[in-house]
Amino acid sequence: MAKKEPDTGEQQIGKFYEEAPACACFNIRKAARAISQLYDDVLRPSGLRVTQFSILAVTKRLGPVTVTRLAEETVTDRTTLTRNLKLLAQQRLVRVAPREDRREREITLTDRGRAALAQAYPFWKGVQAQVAKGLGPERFRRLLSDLRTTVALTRTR
Amino acid sequence: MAKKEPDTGEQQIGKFYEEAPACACFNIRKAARAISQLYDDVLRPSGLRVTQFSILAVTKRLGPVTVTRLAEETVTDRTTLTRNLKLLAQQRLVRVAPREDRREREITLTDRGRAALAQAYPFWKGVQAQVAKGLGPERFRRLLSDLRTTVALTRTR
DNA sequence: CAAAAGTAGGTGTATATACACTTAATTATC
DNA sequence: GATAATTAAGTGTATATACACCTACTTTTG
Repeated sequence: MAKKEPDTGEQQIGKFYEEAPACACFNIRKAARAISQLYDDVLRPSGLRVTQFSILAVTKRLGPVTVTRLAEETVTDRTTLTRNLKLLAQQRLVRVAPREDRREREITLTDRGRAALAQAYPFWKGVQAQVAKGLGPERFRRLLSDLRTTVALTRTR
Repeated sequence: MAKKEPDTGEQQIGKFYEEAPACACFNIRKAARAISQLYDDVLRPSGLRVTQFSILAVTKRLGPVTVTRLAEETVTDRTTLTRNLKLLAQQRLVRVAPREDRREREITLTDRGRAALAQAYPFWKGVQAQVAKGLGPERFRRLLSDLRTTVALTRTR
């Protein structure tokens, strides 16, 4: 005869203590907080946050892009990007211009944006090297690869 | 005689196109966005977001905790937790009470909180299993391990 | 071609996040 | 034991994030 737990659904979550700390989402978010604090800290003298640095870098790599394309590339909601881009446009680091298809907006890196990126680059390179060294090159590559797989996993749905 | 680039610091960032996509911070954040969207989507019927689910779960695992302890455990700024906890307290999922040391606040899971956690658990378990299956058990464990190493790396500074 | 369907982007609102600074309480030091 | 140093937590402010909904424009379809 089984002893009844208080009626909070407790009986359904027997292995909770072992399972919950292995939550993929919690652990990726936790790592994102940890590493963002590190990168933001190192990038601070450059005046760019890592989010802004990343958006500028992706824009540089892709060339003029639409908001939707940037959103896909960064796996960010379009409306989030709208707000992030607004801040960068206010600082004149990017230019937002209409395109032939007038529903679309073309995001272009300005000279100021290129300069900001170049100025921030040594800081980024330093902290990136530090992390790569800390993890070791093999584990570092492995982590990036596994993260890519994780992202792909969530996209095919 | 080298051809000069326009003066935007371009010459300093020759390998930028290859390096930037490998940014540890960008990729972890990107994965965090991707997987958070998935978990939040699945958890939606439960009324809890993954952040809230996680805080409740950690509180359950640790028992009554102070804000600082929770902050350490989740690698979250204390002031962020203050705000996250406020929302949970408003819904009466946690109780925030003073302790002997009256600088401290003790966070306790309420019965409502325990019930909410139990109610959300099957949704969490489903999506967690889906991700574990998608990555494969070996890569899944490896990813969690590498994320732990990454977090540890940022803490020792 | 006109109406319907589809696509690109933005607003309102809410949560998540962290830094600089402040307040309140405890512990250490003379 | 009074003052200084330390510690725990919160506020003000700003950025990051996404969903529900909306507007404007283009493409499809009868």
